[in-house]
Amino acid sequence: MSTTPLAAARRATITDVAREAGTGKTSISRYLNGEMSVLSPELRARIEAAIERLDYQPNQMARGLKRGRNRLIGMLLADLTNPYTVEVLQGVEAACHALGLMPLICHAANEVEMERRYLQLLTTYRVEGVIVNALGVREETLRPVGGGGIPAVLVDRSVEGLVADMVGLDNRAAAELGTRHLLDHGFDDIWFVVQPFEQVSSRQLREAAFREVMRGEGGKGHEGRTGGTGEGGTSGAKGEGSKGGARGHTLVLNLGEPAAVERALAELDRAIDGAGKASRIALFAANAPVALCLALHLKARYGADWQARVALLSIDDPEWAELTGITTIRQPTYEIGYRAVEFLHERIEGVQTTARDCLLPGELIVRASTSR
Amino acid sequence: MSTTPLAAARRATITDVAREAGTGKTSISRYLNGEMSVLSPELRARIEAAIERLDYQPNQMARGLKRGRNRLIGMLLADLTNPYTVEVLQGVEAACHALGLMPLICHAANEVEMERRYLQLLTTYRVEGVIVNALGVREETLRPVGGGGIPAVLVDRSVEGLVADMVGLDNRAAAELGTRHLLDHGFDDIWFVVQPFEQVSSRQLREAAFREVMRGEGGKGHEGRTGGTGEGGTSGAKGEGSKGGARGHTLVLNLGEPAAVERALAELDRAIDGAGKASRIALFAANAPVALCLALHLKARYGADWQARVALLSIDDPEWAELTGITTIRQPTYEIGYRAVEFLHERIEGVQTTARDCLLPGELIVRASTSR
DNA sequence: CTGTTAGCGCCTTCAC
DNA sequence: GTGAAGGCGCTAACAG
Repeated sequence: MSTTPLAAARRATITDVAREAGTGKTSISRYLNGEMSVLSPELRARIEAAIERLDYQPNQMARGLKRGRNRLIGMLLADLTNPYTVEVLQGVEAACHALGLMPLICHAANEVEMERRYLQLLTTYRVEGVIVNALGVREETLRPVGGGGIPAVLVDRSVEGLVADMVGLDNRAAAELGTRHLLDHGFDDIWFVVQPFEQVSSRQLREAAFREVMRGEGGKGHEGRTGGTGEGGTSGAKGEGSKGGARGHTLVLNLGEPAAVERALAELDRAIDGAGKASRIALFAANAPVALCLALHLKARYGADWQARVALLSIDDPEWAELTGITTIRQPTYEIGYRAVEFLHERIEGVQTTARDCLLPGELIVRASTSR
Repeated sequence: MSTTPLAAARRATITDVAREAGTGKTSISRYLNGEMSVLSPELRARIEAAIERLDYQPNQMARGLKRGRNRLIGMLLADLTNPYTVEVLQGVEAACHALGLMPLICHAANEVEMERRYLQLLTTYRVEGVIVNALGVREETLRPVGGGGIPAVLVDRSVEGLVADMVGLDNRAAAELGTRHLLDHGFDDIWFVVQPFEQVSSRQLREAAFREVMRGEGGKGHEGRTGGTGEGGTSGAKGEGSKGGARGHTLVLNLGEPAAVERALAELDRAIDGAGKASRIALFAANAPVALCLALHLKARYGADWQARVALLSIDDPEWAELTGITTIRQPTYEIGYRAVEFLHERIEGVQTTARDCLLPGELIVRASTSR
């Protein structure tokens, strides 16, 4: 089957076009850069024809090398497995397309070491900026980036002492919203379930806000940069709190470690089994992966009708939420991604501002699970 | 807040390093390319030090320009919304990482026109190859690519007359597996629900295989390149067939058009409502998006206990399948992505072969929905 | 072993 | 209006 036009036909270069059009490279370059006003209609026509004939397409890499900007931006993702990530990615994609940028996607699969390597790889490709949604974002890791290096914007995370924009959910408000909803609906035994949060600011904020509301301090303090509340972090740590008789617990679910998950879930089971008919238990999942883990476990343990036993509320609104009827707080994921790129773009274009935080509101979607 | 190390410190170049190390650019280049055997330990040490001191990182773009290969490959995706896509993407990511390639991800959001533009954009970045999972893959669209141009591998789709590798599910076998499973479990009224399939080979193959089994011709013919069965495609088209008393229907669900979906679902409802107590109805979703649409509708119409009314089987195994208990045929998505990159890599490295098709088997995961 | 010399494809002064 | 020359950061012959 040798239909193959043998010579992989080296793509035409600007020189080829110049020759074909009977002119110099300069004019071609001008044409490419839209400096039409400086070209005689006649020459312009010839160039147009030549380009057409040769199916010429300027080499972005070469242009980039010369101009010092290649329109590439890096996107570092911790976990493509999380629907949140994918949704954000869509916003990013759209914004890039609109702004003439091209994203280089890197998936670190929850490995901090890989994040580091990717970050440096991106650097190597001379991306003009990076959007980071990773776990291991430390000040030092990002130094080559956020600092004197290329501009960066953080998604759903902020890092102390780093000069970079950040955009994400208003975690404090979202967690308050959810907790209040549960309280208002008469739940008096609420478990906030979250992945290890020592390193991740957004998880810290959510957990802290939950605890505050439960403690009855639900003041609407504005979310500050980095929670810094970071509690020791015993696996399965359980902070107690109460508000008008309602009790609140924090349960850590380390999804990366099956054994730890097992233990945490066992603790939860005990609570559920032991709960008197008088108290209504609700689970508040800090994000979709946690919610899924909980739902699967509960279903396995209590059968298809598990929702009669416990209510489940989750931050994030995965596609199965509607199907299963759990209440959620939907993040404006698409917009988060879009805004992140816009921020980055501004910085790339040289707009100088101090680090900005863009906190977007979540939307409570009440479903059968908590309203019955 | 002017912590910013003012000069965005132009990154060091090979020239800088050469000067710093008191030598020529060539030696640096040699060092970078691992030609250690040709460098005196002494020089080598100096270079190492200089690189360290300047935090030098070679510019991939420049190398690419010179060598004619930049280790970039394009990945064109029709729909990031589909879990399948994301899973494949993970395999792709992993393989790229292993092979030293860097993927440029393009999301066409189900718009054929955008696919075309992205393809050409990728070309502009001089990617060394592309992996395509799109809708509008026509021979002509891909001409600049698959043909004399850069190598391409198709995912989950084959295009007639295009010289390109393809990797995906063994659709024929998968559809047969599913249909047989339903038949074996006593379902005698089976609806195969699929998105418009005139353009998409994989959907064609699945539908055709379903019909054949229903017709009793379930021969295990090997899947050929491109089904070409392409049936007219009336929206809501319904082909009848029967096998030992069991009836089979094909229902087209155009997810992009709410009105069409409405109509199709109404037809389905009629069938379900009208079904006598004697017949057992099963729905066979051609992929996860279709399955989700069906599940949501059924739940809305028949309540939480909808599964008592109809059985649902789906190709694809989305995260909510386990939770909801539907039977599925899981695709080896990760491997599909991984293999796709491997194929592409071989072609990039110049291995000449005729177009290969790599058909991977699906795995039937039986759950309550069809087994009770 | 090591350095010099040309470019890769394009853009950008700077003259004509 | 138009073109020639030089250089972006790096590699690949060629000499030494």
